[in-house]
Amino acid sequence: MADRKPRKDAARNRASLLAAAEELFASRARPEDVTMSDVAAAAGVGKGTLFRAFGDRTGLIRALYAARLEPVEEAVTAGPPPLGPDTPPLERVPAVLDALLCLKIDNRHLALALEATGSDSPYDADHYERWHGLLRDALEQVPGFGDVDGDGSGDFAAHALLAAVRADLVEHLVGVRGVERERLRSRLADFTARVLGQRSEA
Amino acid sequence: MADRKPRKDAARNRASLLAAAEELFASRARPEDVTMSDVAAAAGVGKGTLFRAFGDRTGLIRALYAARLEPVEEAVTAGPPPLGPDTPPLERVPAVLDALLCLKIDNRHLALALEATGSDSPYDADHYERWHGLLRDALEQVPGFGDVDGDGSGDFAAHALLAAVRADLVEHLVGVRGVERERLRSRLADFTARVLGQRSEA
DNA sequence: TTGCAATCCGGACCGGCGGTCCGTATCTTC
DNA sequence: GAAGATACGGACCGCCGGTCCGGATTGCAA
Repeated sequence: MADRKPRKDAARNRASLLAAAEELFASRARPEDVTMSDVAAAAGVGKGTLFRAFGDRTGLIRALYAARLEPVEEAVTAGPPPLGPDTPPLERVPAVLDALLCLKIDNRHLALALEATGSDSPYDADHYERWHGLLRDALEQVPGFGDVDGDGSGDFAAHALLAAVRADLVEHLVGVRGVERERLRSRLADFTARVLGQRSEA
Repeated sequence: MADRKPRKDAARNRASLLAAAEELFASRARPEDVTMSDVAAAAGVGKGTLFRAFGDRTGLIRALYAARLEPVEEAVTAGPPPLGPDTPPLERVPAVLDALLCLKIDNRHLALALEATGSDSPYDADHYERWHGLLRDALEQVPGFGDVDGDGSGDFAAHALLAAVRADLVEHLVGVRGVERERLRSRLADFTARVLGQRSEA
């Protein structure tokens, strides 16, 4: 927070690095095919600069992903329905999951790179905690999701629903098996509706 | 199949390697903390022997996991209900998922190591294909799972249900958050029942 | 403009990993 | 017991993420 303003060249290099990394992760098939040296070279910059700017590989990917995630988080925490906090749970849960799915589809290279960092599981990420808490709270307002004993079944259901939009699953369906975006959204909506106890509309 | 019988020392070394690897993956916190050299050293064997026996790291882990997976696959493909093929879908789907969950809980170190191979996503594993096909077929026999158009919603639901028992989620719940085995099984059963359209029994 | 200190650059360098290679030791067969 | 086939083992390789520090840039002050 109290950081001094960075030097102009530092800011410029940081931007080039982000752009180059974006490019590379999008073009190469698998995230691990993109090395740090590649990124530095593509940005026309030395490796030292890369690591000073982002700390380590995880930091780079997080910085990339955060830019894409932020608008969604904004819409969910302070936006209008159907994503914002003033939405009844039965509407909000599917809306949030759909938003996450779209995010993963549109940025599946980045999301895949983030989950494939190796060293830490996706469940250690701080934003996972937020999504899970949000869904759990919403689910437990739905009649039928037990909250009599310790941790209600909403807790696990939130985990399970989030697992359904994990990056590598999305990549497998969209990237490998060629499922179209809208079809996948529709399938997820069906599934979510089932979990919420609504009859299938077919 | 038509392989000649291996030499005696080869067989013995293979066994020591499997035992040593098992031990190491169980004792170290994260799978990537176990190096191939560690395994070879712990088995009292050279690295060359390790790689000749299993090809590469993935081969080693697959060999370990296959031994644990095989009884379950046997029970599902040719055993009695509630796992075997003579089980009505509404019973078989939760039974299979529960069996998978138990497998992941009891061998979460191995399952984690397998999913964390990095190079290939879990969705490329041949046994994933089998589990998914099994669940999809069972689900599509359940009234309400659409099969009128191309790929029914059972296809995605099968993916989503399998995602709920992924190794790193199980590890997060059991290993990190300390959820007890029976509680987790119960939560998964609740969730599965919901997906199958059954009312919650609470 | 000029001088100076703070900041940043960049690529040689490091430790460790998965995986290979081949001279040597061991097993099997006759 | 000898000879051929097979396996052993650890030095070795290429590569990757990450570090380091002498030298170049930049911002500030005079």
